Amino acid sequence: MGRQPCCDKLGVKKGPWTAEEDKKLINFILTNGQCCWRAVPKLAGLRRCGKSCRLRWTNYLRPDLKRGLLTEAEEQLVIDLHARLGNRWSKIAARLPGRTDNEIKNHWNTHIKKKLLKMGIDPVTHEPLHKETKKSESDTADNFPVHQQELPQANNTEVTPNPDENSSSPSDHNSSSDESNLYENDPLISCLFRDDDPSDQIQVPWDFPSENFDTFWDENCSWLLDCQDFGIHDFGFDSFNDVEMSNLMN
DNA sequence: AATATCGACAACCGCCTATAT
DNA sequence: AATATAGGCGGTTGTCGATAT
Repeated sequence: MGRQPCCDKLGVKKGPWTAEEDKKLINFILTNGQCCWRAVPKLAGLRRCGKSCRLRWTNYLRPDLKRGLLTEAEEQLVIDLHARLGNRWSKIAARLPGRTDNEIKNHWNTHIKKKLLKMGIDPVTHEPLHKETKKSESDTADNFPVHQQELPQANNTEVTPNPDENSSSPSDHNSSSDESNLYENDPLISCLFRDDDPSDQIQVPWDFPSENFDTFWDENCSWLLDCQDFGIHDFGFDSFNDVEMSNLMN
């Protein structure tokens, strides 16, 4: 049984989103909330795949997104987490509020990788490059990075890490069942695998003026239609969190 | 000025798991 | 239990602006 396409490919628009499409998507989600992405394009009047809508929203339009380059601190955290988790960008992103997995993945591939190479560090293993040849001979057990080897107990105990654990292969990203055990002694990692997703604690009020959206848009964001490819922060939504939004809603 | 190349990042694709029927 | 579907993930590709030739 082959998996069916997520949407009818015919007549589905691809490529960069226009400001007009963004507006439609924002308007729809503010009015109806996030549910059933498959139905979103039709209901929102978009000739897009539901998946594409979800991606656009989560990676670009969500009001809690930060924009701009990662800070030094964020970058260091990404490096540290990558050393422990491999290419599990969603897990990494979960620890960086306002950042998306896609953004971090891109930043890794375009900036951090090069930075590490320049510093003589292998971006995959996080080992010094000159040790690589020697290491590759003896390194059967899974390319565990130096960070993990240095971790107390959790990763050096009898608990043999799953070889896939750090393989950054596509198949590993859902192998979470034993992860909490594996890392239970590492506070940083263990919290990543808690059931209570930390991002839940960062509840961003999605309090947009759903009822008066058109007015709101016209007054605040209509200039956007002259532009393209700006995030919602560029739209001026930043200020519409707590206080201002509750005022607008009341 | 025109063209080629490169870098950054937005978007897509295909696979996976979870869930509903 | 089998099948269908939605949503999520990571890898890859496409697009576009900047820079070099």
